[in-house]
Amino acid sequence: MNPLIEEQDTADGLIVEGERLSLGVAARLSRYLQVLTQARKMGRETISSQELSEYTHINPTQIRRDLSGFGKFGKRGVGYNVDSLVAEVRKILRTSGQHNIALFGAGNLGQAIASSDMFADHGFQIVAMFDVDSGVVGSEVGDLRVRDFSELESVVAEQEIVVGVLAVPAAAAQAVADRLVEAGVKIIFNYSEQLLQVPPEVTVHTSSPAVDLLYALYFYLT
Amino acid sequence: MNPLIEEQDTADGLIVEGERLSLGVAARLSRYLQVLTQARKMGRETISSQELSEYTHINPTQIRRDLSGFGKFGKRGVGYNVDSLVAEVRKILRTSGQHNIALFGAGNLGQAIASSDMFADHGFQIVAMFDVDSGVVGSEVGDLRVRDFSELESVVAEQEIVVGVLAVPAAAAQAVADRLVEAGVKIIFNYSEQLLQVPPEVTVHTSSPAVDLLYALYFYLT
DNA sequence: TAGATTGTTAATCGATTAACAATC
DNA sequence: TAGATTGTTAATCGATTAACAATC
Repeated sequence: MNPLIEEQDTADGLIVEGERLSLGVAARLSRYLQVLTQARKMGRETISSQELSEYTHINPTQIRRDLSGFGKFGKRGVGYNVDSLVAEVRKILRTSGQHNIALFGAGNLGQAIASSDMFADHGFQIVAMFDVDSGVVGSEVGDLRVRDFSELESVVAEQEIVVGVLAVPAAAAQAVADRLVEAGVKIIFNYSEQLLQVPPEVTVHTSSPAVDLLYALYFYLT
Repeated sequence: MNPLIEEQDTADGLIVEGERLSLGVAARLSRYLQVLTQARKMGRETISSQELSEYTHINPTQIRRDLSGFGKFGKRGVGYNVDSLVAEVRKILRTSGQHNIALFGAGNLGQAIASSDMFADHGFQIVAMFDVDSGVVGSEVGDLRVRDFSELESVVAEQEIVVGVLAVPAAAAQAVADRLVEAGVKIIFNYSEQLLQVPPEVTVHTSSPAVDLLYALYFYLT
């Protein structure tokens, strides 16, 4: 059985459309995409599994294995074509399309996120930005006008928001999350330290740079 | 053999001081610590493996397994004492001490990082902040005076900086990384999208929120 | 051709899970 | 006591790695 998918595969070893990737494979493919996207920006035409390994800290054999489960994307002696591999991995992850996200909090962090290419590079468009501070509501951050929280429900519905990004103080995060859940948003990206309570059908991802640092430090100290 | 460590264990199943944790265990322990730290802030006295699982998305059996490899920290029918578990996990990760970090870039992102408790909560103290913009150098952000890049080498040496955090534009990131490497810093935390080239003894962690989002979206779409 | 790198196998190791006795 | 939750076992599954033929 092909270990890359949860159910069966075809006789020739390629993945059937419609099968779900395992958690590990989806996570790794996402990381390959991050490096590939940036490599493309830098004008790279090909990249080897060895180079992908250096940037992702994932074993090069596993990278080749992950990719070869979906087709023969590489060229022996050369590596993988960056452009076509980006397209292939996006196809596998089904994230070729555009998805709209709403950003909460127009402070330093919110402004930093709004002005970054980070999300846009991966097909996520920030289409609305919110704040509670009446001194900030109405002002412009990049191309976006800062909206009042009262517009949350209508914007989520009209713009088909699939992800809410929280760049608000910890004390405000749960209240925003509650309203997002109520409005039907299923993915919340939490930049605050607050532990969020949400129903089981909603996914919360809490950003934790200090945790990553702890982990790096452990291997530095030992 | 105890699977939590790379070499041997004692006859009673407890981990020998001096053994190195496997990558997976160290990563998971770091995540428990994130949740525990925040739970403590919220005044929680105990927490169950079930609750830790909800916040970390790690299976509760595995959490109990990870912890029980180092001692019997829990109380049956009750859960784990938050305070003492924080202390135990920190001891295991050997990150009980304080570590000094330097922050590069005093823009929106740099200011957001400088004013966050995120690093301080885990024993990382931001002791210096740098920028190239002469209009910003000399100004105060929180308790920190923004320094000129020319002070980099002397500050790293005098303050015993172990981690450099890059909140600079992608175009400037490699140059800062080069100087940090030259100055002897072994851990670089990269908030830019730039793929950094460093010698093998230096660890780069690139923050990738959009990648995490891709991953969450995949499971939402399928 | 010579060098490099993929695609793939086979073996091992660690992660995951269900289940449940122990016990608070 | 009754309910809850840990600590632990045993079985399975997926990840990891080395090695190397295929081939660009």
